[in-house]
Amino acid sequence: MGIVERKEREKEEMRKLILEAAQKLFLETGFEKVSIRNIADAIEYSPATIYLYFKDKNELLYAIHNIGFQKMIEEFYPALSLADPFDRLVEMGRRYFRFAFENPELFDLMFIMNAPMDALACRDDIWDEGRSAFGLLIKCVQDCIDAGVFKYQDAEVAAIMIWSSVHGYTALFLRKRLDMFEESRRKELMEEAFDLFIKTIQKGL
Amino acid sequence: MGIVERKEREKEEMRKLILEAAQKLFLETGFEKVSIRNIADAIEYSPATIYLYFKDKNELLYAIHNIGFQKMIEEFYPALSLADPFDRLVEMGRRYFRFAFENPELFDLMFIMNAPMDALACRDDIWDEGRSAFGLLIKCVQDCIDAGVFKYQDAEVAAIMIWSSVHGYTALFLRKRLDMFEESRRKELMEEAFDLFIKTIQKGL
DNA sequence: CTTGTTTACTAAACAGTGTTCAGTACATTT
DNA sequence: AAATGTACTGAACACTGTTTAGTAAACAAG
Repeated sequence: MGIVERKEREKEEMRKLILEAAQKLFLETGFEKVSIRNIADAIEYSPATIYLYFKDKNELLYAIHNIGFQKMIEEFYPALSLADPFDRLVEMGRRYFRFAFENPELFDLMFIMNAPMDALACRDDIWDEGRSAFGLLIKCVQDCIDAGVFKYQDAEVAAIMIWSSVHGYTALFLRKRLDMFEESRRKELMEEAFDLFIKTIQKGL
Repeated sequence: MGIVERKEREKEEMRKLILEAAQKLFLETGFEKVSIRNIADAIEYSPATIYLYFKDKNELLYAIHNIGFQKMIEEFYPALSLADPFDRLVEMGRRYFRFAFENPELFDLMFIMNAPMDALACRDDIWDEGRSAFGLLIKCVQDCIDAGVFKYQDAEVAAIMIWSSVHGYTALFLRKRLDMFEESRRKELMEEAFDLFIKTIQKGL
């Protein structure tokens, strides 16, 4: 029965075709400005076809959000091989930053936009991608605790605190709430604030 | 010439009428789901009329964003009268939180959504509301430095760090990125993480 | 009081959006 | 060769933000 296998393969390829066209359009034009019709035009199919492969636009965005997590975790890996656990943590923070600046649209989808979470909610599923990425952070924080870098013992709570902080800079920056500082000083200021955070948790956590 | 004055008064009242109807609809239905036509219906005018008082939807959202800042700064004031500067800082953080939880749609508009910043950008204006709210925080941090609570001397950088952190929790929570924790533990976990942050900067900053 | 002008407003249209569904043409099975 | 199943689409539905031409009332000047 090679025929059903071929069909499944074709179906998978079509999903990929849609996803790649969508991703390309989204990343170069921004998520808000790309419509289902644009994507359909790009792959030379009718808009209705897309709905044979994705329940709605949120599902499509959720699928791209997943690609984003794959990419982010890939970029985290080199950091995880550093010897010192605290260096590891700092490098993860820097990479979170860098990922956001280099892939602002993807980051937005992964951590700011409502759409992908709405897709999750209406299937009442769990956010596995977020969980596994957060898992990397927790492990790293636990290593810091075990190595005696941090006195505080609850790795999960500490991880939330660290994530929130790093995410805060990023979200404020991407959503233009730091534009009240002159453009020249902006990045420098963020660097300084991040360094300050690092030094503060090194001393105080 | 009382006639032009009356006309100006009427114009101002119409703006208010639109703004209040819009605000009411937005806060009870969410910003994404309210259209210009909905607002027009609510005040029993044609949609086109709204465009005589606001350039576009972004300007309308920006105006409501301003109301939000008035409200937030009002809620900050009691915190500013606390005697101890560090208590002041902590209380401001708690009130930032509380404001976000009690007015999620307003908070979204003020610190997460793109629309109001787009309105600002296309008039190339400065985000005065943000600046003045941030000013309160800087002053508070400066007081902590002067009182010897913090060793670190740059109030602006420290303020950015603190804002980012508090904002991080809030943004992740509001955009449902903390839903991977069980609902029962969620708020408790956030409280703990915030307390940890407070203790950490108290020791390490 | 009658002009002319300004103002406030709206109906209707434009160009777009996400989404659904009946219908078609082709592939596969019987 | 006929019947079934699948992949796809044209066209529509009910919206969206926004613009424009036109109307009716308010006002100012003669």
